[in-house]
Amino acid sequence: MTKRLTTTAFVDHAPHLIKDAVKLVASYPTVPITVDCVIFGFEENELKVLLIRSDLEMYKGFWSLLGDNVKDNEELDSAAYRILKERTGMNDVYLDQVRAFSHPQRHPGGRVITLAYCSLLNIQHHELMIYANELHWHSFSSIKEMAFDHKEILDTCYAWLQKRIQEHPLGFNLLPDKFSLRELQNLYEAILGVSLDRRNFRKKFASMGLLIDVGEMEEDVPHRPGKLYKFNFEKYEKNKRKWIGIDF
Amino acid sequence: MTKRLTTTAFVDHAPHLIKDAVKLVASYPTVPITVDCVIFGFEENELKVLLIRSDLEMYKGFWSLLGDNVKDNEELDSAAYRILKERTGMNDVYLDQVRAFSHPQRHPGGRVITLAYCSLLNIQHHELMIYANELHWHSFSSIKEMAFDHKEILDTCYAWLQKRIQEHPLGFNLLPDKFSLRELQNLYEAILGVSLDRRNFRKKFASMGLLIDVGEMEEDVPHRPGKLYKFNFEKYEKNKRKWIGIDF
DNA sequence: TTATTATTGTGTAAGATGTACACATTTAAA
DNA sequence: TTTAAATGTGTACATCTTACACAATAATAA
Repeated sequence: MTKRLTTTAFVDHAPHLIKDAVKLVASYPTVPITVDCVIFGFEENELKVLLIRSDLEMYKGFWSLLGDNVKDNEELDSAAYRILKERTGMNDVYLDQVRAFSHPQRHPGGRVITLAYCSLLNIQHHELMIYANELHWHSFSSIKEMAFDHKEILDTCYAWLQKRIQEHPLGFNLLPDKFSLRELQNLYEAILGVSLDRRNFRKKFASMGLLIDVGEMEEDVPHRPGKLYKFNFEKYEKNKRKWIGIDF
Repeated sequence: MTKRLTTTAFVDHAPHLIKDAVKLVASYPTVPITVDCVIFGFEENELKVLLIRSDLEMYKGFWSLLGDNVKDNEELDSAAYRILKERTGMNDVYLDQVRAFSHPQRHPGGRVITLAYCSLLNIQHHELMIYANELHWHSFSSIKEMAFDHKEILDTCYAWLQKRIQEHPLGFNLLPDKFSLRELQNLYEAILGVSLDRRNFRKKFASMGLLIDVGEMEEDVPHRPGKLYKFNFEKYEKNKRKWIGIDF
């Protein structure tokens, strides 16, 4: 997907030149790098976030993002996917790098730079696979304090999500495969913190042509059941470039 | 501006707990970190980018972004500002973190993670202050190959800029203090790679209310001179939140 | 001095999109 | 059978976007 090292072919790899390069890099200070994942979910009409108890005694009682150090020669994206896989058992989830946090005192154990990643996942899919204790979904709005600078990271990722969801139809990653328009609207209202006109909301999504009517109805609702839809991932992938903004 | 370490006050700083934290961090692999700045300018109706000859013999002849390693306990943002200051003499320039590049083989000297920063600066202001040799403005569109993965970084920052400039009136950072609407339009056309309707373009900017008529006219143009404007930075800063998207 | 050229400055109509708003229909539950 | 609660739909209005043309101005060339 991303182009990599396209210039390598033109470069002289003579051993003494490599040695020079190695020497240069060896002169750089080094820093421990971590990845912290903000994992959003949606349940009971609330935006949730998956947190774990801090593993540091110092932050005993504080909640913390799911993070880990980046291994030797591990790409940041891979580290983020690895953490997700290890902690939730999930493989194919939406994941994006948000930004780096580098305040020298952000970790009490010394200088650590962390890369924040934002991930969206479907709680229904994932619920069964969590194995770790002390891993819990929290209502996003209830979180006031966290370990390290994780509250700042969380807030940054939330702002990122609010913006991102208005540019790309990401919400589907948080919903079951089949969902009603009401559920979809609840999701948008929860994330954006606004209330939307039902008719206009439906009209807008209808006009996007990304919803497939699966011909089924909601069940076990205490009122008239609504139609169920699934998201047209294929069509979205095809027309991605038209959905505002080149991905970078 | 950003909240930092808001939870620290609630945390137990007993020495043995700090020792634990230090021990934990000491167990993490460490990585050399660099910052690479993509510095855009605008001149002669072309988007330009400021590049330097690669300092690695291996990439002799290749152009490279302005980068440096991040010092001990230096914040990434500070490192980026330091590089800008050192290389261009400029202090108050627009600067934003774009993203991290972490391919294990991206640097021939071994594993180096770099943080890409994007910066916009006014070539007129800055021209006199460049002191380094081998530091040149290049037409963005003419750049085909670069050292390391810098072409990929450049392309990423360009895509980022294209998107960003449609959400925030960043273009002003690239123009002289006083500019004509034609110059402003040329800038947008150059960055977005489209041609825009002159009347609609003017109407749009007029309706934003961010332009101040300085009561002067262009000089030395071989045709009817246009009015000069300056950008209303104050008003923009005040209403920033309304300019699409919370900053994150 | 005049004519030519290039560019500025402006307005309007049509289309597209966003917003506000109301009523009949359907199901579950009382 | 009635009631309550939600679904499903359409229309008018306002706002934004797009397409498009002509007179005014200054520099230049004749």
